[in-house]
Amino acid sequence: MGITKTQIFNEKQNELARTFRVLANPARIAILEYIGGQKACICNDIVEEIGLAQPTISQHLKELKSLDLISGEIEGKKVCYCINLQRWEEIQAMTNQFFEDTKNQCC
Amino acid sequence: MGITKTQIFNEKQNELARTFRVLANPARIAILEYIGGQKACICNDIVEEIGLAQPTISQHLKELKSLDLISGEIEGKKVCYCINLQRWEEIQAMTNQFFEDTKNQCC
DNA sequence: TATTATTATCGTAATATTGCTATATATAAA
DNA sequence: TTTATATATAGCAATATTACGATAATAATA
Repeated sequence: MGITKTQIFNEKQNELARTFRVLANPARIAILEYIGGQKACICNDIVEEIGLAQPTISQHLKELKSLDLISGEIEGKKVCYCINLQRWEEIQAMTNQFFEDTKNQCC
Repeated sequence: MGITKTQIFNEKQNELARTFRVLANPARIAILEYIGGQKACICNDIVEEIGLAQPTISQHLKELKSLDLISGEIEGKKVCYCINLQRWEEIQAMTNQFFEDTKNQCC
């Protein structure tokens, strides 16, 4: 029919897929790299940096927030985005576990 | 316009995104887990195991092959799929490096 | 050679994603 | 209060993805 049949997979499989999907876009990779690369948290210099329209960046930030990968703090009329380090490491561990588990059982 | 603007991102960012995109589907996660979990490499028991139609599985296998994540060996009328361990570890290292790099520079 | 089993490909329908413009919202500054 | 700046949301067009049935291709077997 045309949509992923999430019902037939287990929670872990769906969670992994959802995580990878959020990361599966070069703009979001670039945004994460840029936010991570700043000493202080950064706001809408991202728009200047990346070269996509402001609403597009805003939408990507929303997706990253939906995974709790970043958090945005309102500072006056600006919003400062920051990698959510705890969640970041959680996701790093989860994906690495997937690679490790699948590899170890391999033929 | 409606498609990812790959031109404005660097090669590494596009490669990461492409890698994550191949992994961004629960059926493909399940297929990888299943192939990885077999002592001997396995073929079209995958169709039975996963519960999607044969052409759908075939299509997913093709995508996994496109990343060289698995390789299929023809054995008579069957094809036995196997995790490509070297490539697997390469991709594991690449994604882990991404998580590590971005984390370390974080505020 | 004809049949059967296994896998791949084609074509299509139903969504999902990406990125835009226009616009709304919210806050600071004049 | 008006204006300017920063961000978010709505709506839309162009494409991409997911899954299917039908069918082709390939190879073993009768």
